Amino acid sequence: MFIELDLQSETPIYAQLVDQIVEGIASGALQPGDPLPSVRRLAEDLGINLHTVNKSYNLLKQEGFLQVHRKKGVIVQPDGMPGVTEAFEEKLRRQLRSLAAAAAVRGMTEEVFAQESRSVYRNTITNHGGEQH
Amino acid sequence: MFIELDLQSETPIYAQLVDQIVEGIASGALQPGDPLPSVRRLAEDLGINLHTVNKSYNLLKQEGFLQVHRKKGVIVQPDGMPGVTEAFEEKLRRQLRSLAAAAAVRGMTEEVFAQESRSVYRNTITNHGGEQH
DNA sequence: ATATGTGTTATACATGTAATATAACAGACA
DNA sequence: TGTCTGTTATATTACATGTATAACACATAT
Repeated sequence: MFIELDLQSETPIYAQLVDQIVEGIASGALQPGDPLPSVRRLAEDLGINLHTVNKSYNLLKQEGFLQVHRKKGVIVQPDGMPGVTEAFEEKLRRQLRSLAAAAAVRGMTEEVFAQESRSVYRNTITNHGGEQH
Repeated sequence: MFIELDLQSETPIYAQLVDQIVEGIASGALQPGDPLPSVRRLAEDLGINLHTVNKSYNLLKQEGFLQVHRKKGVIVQPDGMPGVTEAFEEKLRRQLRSLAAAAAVRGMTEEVFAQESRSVYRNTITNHGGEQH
């Protein structure tokens, strides 16, 4: 599994899990329809509790990134990912505003900030070695 | 005062305060050397507790955005803001990665994401009406 | 000197979140 | 019949958040 947790981090475990699964989908390491480990399996692999994994899966299900099949278990959304909703736009802008302000105060120019965003996006999409076809 | 808090928000009050003060500096509404209200005064104005304001001030002081003078009280850093440190770069990239991945999964292109970042930066810098010289 | 206003520190309390630990349930399946 | 699935319930521990009082040291103005 490509998931690595930092138990010392200030960001909650369940949030790290959510982030890394989304990044896995974005990078292509996780394809639509791909199965995910069961909550018990993944919890044991990562050395964390069943409920922590379940919380992450539920958040991703609620966002429309995952589906829960009684047969197939938990799989990556096969029927098309949710689009850029108004709610997402607002959340995106709110978080970007906080980052942009801190960057601007520290003297980072608009060009550098925009380029940094573009660069991070590209690195996220780019396969980070480890997916198999 | 230009600060507006959302007590229903999931983001802590002290974090909202930190964000809005940084945005105030970025926009120019708060200039280097400008005084900030005392912890007791601002707390009363906002209808929150003294310690919540103090926590925000301390975080900003620790980052180098504010100074505490025994005479002048709390003022906006007059001796040059901290630059783009390695620690800030890491934090910036880590947060951008999370946003970029979610945006990519939802179908937002690299161009749109970069443009969105640029746009938000510009709006942050632009004076939002309300500062006085 | 006295009173007032600074930031700062200490203590305590209430509330909510995060994470863990067991346990049980209903549905699918071999 | 077991076994594995997601799901739910309950309890506990630890920590973060926010509030409430109180006090301290320092500066300033009356």
